[in-house]
Amino acid sequence: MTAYQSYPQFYVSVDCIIFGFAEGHLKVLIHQRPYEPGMGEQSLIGGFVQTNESVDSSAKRILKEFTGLDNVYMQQLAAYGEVERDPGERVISIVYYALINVDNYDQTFSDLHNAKWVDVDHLPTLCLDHRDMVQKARRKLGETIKNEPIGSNLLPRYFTLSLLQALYESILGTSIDKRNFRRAISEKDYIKPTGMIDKASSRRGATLYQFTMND
Amino acid sequence: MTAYQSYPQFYVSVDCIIFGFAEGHLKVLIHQRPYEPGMGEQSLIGGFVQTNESVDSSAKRILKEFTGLDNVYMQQLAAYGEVERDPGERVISIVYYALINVDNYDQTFSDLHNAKWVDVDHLPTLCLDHRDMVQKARRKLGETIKNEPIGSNLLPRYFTLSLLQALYESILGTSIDKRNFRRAISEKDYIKPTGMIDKASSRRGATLYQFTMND
DNA sequence: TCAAAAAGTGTAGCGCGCACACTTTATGTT
DNA sequence: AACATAAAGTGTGCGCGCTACACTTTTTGA
Repeated sequence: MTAYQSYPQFYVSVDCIIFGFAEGHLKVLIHQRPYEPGMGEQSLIGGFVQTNESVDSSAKRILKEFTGLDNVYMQQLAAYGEVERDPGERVISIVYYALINVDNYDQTFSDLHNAKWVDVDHLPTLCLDHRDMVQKARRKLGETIKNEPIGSNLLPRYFTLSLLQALYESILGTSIDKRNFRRAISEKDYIKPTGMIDKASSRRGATLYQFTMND
Repeated sequence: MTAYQSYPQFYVSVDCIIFGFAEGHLKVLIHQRPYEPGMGEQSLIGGFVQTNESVDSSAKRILKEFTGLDNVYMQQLAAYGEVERDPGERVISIVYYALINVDNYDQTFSDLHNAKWVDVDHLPTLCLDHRDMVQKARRKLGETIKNEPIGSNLLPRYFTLSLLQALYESILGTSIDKRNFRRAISEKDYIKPTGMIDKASSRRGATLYQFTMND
């Protein structure tokens, strides 16, 4: 027997900021909160930690329930532990963010969970402290993408440099000079041109690139 | 009534990596774990979250219990949530690190809690996943000190540049060129020379500096 | 007076981030 | 057929920060 029994216990939830990139903008998947209090309000994807799973696995499980996706890039962001953060009961939330390729996202899940993609720059009112969480996650994502090849998680397998630049601009919230951007990318050893040309997105056609970390 | 009651609850602990700087090295305060399982093993300073306090306040309370100190620089590091991380019962731990000036640390607390300072570069075996926590905290501390004037929390009010450099070297785990270091510091607007000379630490005597963020 | 120990001080090269504008190529319209 | 449009693609130069590098000054204790 342990000496822990004199201590209180808490509901522990996981909230996921699921980022996607669509229509040239960074988006977040939200849905309508399915329980009281605040039922029907806009909410991040979340759920409660179960006894038989680690907090990390809990995050993965919840992500899978809401997107059908496995093997997703996920990072822990922070724990939120204010006493009154949830007006119902005391809930401590551990927050993760995930990057998914929206092309892999099966839209039937949207209907199932009343989920939708919203632009990070035009967030609707979110319940509890969820807005805070999104902004913190977006900041961290911005720091990370400068050094690590995480763009591969948000983009299709083949992409033009214009699309890649739009992704960076949307994450960082700044505009980037095209020449500087292209030079910087050409110096990365994990992004390489394929021989292919994309004719759909422009008249002239643009070279398609791909991430090549695991080649 | 909320719909949460069907979900499990968990013990939530706080572990604190309390950093101090003494004898030219970055140190961590540890003590002997006061409860089973693993009673008597070396452990970070920790405790359990109470119902009436936020997780942040819990960390502050625990820090105060073990050091007597208030108003300390503290940052949340991460949540640790593996199912079997604690061999006793399921405990989810939220980890903070704190920076204190060891001169302000009342040594009577050491005796009270069997606490002692250990060198971060020569950690003894720690219980559970505490070693991991320390290393993660040290990495984050290193990133932070490059840009922010957090050294003020670890140093006495007045200090020589040699001491400051030793602090940076110990946190970063590298040696730094003296001239480069001094130039970099002189460009910071939050560290300024006082007119005073310290005669204790060297024959020649060295200018004493201070942090001046709030002047 | 001499050895030791720490304080203090300047320069030059390199890579990185950033500013900046025109040409090329294909298509759709008139 | 030619012309307008739209996006792709392409180099140079500057300033800043990071790094490498060695000797002089000052004081004290032996």
